[in-house]
Amino acid sequence: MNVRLRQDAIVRTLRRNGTSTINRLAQEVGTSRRTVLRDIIALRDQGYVIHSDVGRGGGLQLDPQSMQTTAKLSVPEVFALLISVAAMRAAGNLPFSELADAGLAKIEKSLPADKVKDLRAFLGCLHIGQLSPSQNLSDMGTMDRDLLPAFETAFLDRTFIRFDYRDATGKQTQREVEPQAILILPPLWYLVGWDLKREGFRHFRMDRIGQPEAVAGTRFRRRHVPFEDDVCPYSELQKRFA
Amino acid sequence: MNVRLRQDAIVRTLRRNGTSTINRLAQEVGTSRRTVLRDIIALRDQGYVIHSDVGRGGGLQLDPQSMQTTAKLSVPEVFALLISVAAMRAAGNLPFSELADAGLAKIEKSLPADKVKDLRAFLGCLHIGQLSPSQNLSDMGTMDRDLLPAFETAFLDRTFIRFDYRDATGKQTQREVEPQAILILPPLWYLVGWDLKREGFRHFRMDRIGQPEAVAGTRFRRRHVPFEDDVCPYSELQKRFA
DNA sequence: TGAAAGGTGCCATATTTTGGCACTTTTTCG
DNA sequence: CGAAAAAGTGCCAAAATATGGCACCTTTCA
Repeated sequence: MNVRLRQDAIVRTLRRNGTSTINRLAQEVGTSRRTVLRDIIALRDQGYVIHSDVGRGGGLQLDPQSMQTTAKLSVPEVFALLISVAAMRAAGNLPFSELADAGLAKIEKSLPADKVKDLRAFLGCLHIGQLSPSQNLSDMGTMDRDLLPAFETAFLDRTFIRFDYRDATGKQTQREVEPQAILILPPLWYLVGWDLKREGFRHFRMDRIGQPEAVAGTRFRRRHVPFEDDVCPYSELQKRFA
Repeated sequence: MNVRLRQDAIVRTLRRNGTSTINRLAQEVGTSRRTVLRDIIALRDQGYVIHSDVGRGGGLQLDPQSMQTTAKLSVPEVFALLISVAAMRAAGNLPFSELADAGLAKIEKSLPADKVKDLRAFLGCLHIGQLSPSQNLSDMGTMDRDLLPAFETAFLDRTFIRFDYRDATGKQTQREVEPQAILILPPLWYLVGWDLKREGFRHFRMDRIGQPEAVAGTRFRRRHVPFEDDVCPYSELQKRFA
């Protein structure tokens, strides 16, 4: 049997039985006492907390709090989780938020360093405005689902984005933009970016954007937003935006 | 060199070089061409998307979007993340929330089935009230950090919780409670639970609770809250609470 | 005191991983 | 076209690693 499977089986057995001896585990899992002992050491190295009582009547006991999950997440999923937690933290203190941070910190640590930097920069690009008193929480507004793939690619890979835009007068133009931030002023959502053709900072209402397409291969620094850490703060956006 | 480390090195090299041939990878990582090929297969099995161009001038290319992280999270951390995302979803549509859900679904899938049920039940026990129009988001209130450990244990393990309580008249009593829910009516936080001594459903203001302690070894079903899925809905809590 | 429990060190054996080789297919370049 | 360079496959012996057995230690409890 596979090492991994066997160790999983040991964890399951410990969970089920509550407490168990090495000999019993060896029998149930179908391996030798010596191997179970080695597996226990390996599991402890992996972070499982396994108490052991020496002596007659003793045994092993798995601390249920130490159960671990090793879900594999793609980078976009990690981004999404980070945004959730950041948004929640912005909304105020909730219980367990420190734990959530700890979890995210672990996830971050497992990402390559450059991705972490991207992550933080991206997070700084998402600006969520507060709802006005008369608005309900469901008035937060949303983003057309069809726009998402292109936007995700553009933001995560820092590519230009090309789209059709219908301005306030109804005139159709095609734009090519370095996306700098997503600005949510409920219920309206905006893309804030540097318009390559017009050589200027522009904002675009999401609901007027059509056929967005990330321009593959292009990459840019956020050089038009000369803020520290490559991130454009909300206050400055509002200023430019006004 | 360790298999895992070598495969990580291959991923790093692919990321750094953008595109690379097997021979070059083998040289850089310090192993044989054959082994690199086997590792590429393993990495693909693990979910990495590695494009390959056959023929002169070809090579391997790692799809950066397919990068995965395999952070190990403890159960409490997963709980915390879930709460964050659930709270965010309650607040309205945010970008990438589907991705966050997908990420959490993956995490959930990697947990043992009974833990998932606990998770959902627990999530149903957290009731976050909406802020009134005149309140700022920072008025959400919070929970004394010292209370957290005992509460986490109690909720996650479903143990009783014992604490000193100072009621509205200032009288000190010691309580023993089966914790049923955390109710947040900004800026006040409440513990809602079944008081064992008084044999009744009671609510306790968090800021009047002192010296909480999870009573190890005890376990109870949420039998006093006869709602489906062992979960006490917000509306019902408000009713009982009023 | 003896039995039952966890834990360690050692070593021969079993299993898995690795590297080398010969080979195939595909593509590009001269 | 033909040679070169690339991915990919199958096979096998050698190297590395994991396993199981054994002897032995300490602790605990009846």
